[in-house]
Amino acid sequence: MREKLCDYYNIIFEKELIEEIIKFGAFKSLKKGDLLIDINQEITDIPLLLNGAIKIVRENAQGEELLLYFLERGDTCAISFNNCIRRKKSLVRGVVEKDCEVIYLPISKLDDWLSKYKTWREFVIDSYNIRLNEMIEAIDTLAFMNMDERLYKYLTDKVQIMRDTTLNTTHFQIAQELNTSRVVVSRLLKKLENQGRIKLSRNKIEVLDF
DNA sequence: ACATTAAGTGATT
DNA sequence: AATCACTTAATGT
Repeated sequence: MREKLCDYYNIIFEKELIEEIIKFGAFKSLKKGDLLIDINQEITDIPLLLNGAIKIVRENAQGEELLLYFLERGDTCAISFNNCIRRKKSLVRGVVEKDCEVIYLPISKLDDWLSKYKTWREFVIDSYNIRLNEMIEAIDTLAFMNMDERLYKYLTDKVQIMRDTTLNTTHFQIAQELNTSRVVVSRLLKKLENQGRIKLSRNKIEVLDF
């Protein structure tokens, strides 16, 4: 656990804080598809992401989804941070997109550390800022981009997150995350394939141009 | 061989 | 860009 934590966080956290995280944190491995947090669920823990990726999704009354953004190493959900301390319910759903290793931090410590460690304070503030920027980007995408642009952005973003140019997913799943219909996704993907930017097969999309 | 699920497509709104 | 209705293709049993 120490190695995995230091692998990335030793450059941003002071030594004493690292020690506390190791002492009070609970290490856990998560598999693709695991549900971290659901909408309206009370947030009980804050996971610190060591690797892998988590997708954050919003849902409407009909149960239709919309992908907001991904969390990666070095991220923690800043939204959940406040909710956690104030005992509020989650506004979003978090699902493991790529197998993860995380350290769960106890709520009681989060508060202590704020006053105790400068690096923790900075980390939390930065996290808020990063989340805000991601939200703005999500809004921009939604408001200013056409479906074909959104789809292409989705594909390239996912390639980045997965660190793999071959995506194992169905047109239907993509449609759900973009909150559109499968038929539309299939058509636009076909168009991208004809442009030579991707290659399609069943349950698989190869992104050639990214 | 058959059923099930994924993907492709024309026509219409 | 969404929806309908239908076809074709891939895959599991």
